[in-house]
Amino acid sequence: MTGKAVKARMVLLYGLALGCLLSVMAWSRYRFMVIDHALEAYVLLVAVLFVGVGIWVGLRWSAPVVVEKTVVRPAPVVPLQPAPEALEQLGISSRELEVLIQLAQGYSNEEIASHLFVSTNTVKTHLSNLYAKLDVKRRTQAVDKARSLGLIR
Amino acid sequence: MTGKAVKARMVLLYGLALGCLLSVMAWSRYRFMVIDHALEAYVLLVAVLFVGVGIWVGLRWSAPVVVEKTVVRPAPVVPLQPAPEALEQLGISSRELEVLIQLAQGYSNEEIASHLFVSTNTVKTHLSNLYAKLDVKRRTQAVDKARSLGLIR
DNA sequence: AGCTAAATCACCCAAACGAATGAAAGAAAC
DNA sequence: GTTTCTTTCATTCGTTTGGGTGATTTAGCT
Repeated sequence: MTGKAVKARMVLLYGLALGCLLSVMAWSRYRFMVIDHALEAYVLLVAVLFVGVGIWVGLRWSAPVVVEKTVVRPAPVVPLQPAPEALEQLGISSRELEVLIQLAQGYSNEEIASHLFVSTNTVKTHLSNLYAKLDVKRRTQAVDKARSLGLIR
Repeated sequence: MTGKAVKARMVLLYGLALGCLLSVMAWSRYRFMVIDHALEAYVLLVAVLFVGVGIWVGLRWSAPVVVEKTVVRPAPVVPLQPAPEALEQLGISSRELEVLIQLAQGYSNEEIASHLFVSTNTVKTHLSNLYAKLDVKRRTQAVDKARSLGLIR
């Protein structure tokens, strides 16, 4: 890590220096290139525009991920209690819901198993089915999605 | 402490990016302007590059949350309220809160790491500290507790 | 100038978790 | 009475997570 950190900083400093250098070069070039202003301005405009596009894309791409897709967002603005057993029509069984509730409370598979008097294998099976029905891959995702769907809490 | 360190590195990274960018621009200017005006290609190149820069910037600025003073925009699309800074007197740092928020959205350590531009090791460290401060053992527990404490959402 | 806290990253190891199967018994549906 | 669904459990295998420990850097405080 020692060498690595140093190397990383060297690279960054080099990048900065290079940036400054090239800036100066680019600037000084203007002294000789009087004609190219149109091109420069054009490129600048495009650059600025696409920075905007990039930022937009970046923002869009970073945060959400959660509630879209199959789902449904019953109440767009006012989140009453729009998600009762109606939304269980994802085909979630009662037993699966029990597991889901325990899940949301932060219990481990083993704890859930003992609470429901089954084996951990069974819990894992229920969870797998739940993940498929909720279209998620991890327990934390499942909790988040179930909550946003109003399945729990 | 948070913002400064991050900001300093941001400057360096920006320097690097700028250096690369200007290099490519200079290089492309050479080829296209000497040979012939392949203006479209040039503009396309610039556009693509700046989209990349924009995405990078967008990603970078979508994450940061500052807790010490006032809160600053945790998530652009899905607004989780960083909430009662009063309860931050569990000693939860701003960076830890960022991780916590990502956690609650069901992201894996690796995803969180990439969103916050750190290594998974760092994420794990933050999580460990978080668990200790929240007095929990698992991520699902952490989410549940943080929610009940009003730290998130 | 020294101290402290925050943030970063690394390495190791063990436990928990998840995917992909297969299987079996009982209830409900047809 | 065969089909379908639910619930149950198992095994294997690979991935993820978490604990423990230590290190470095930077910023802020005294």
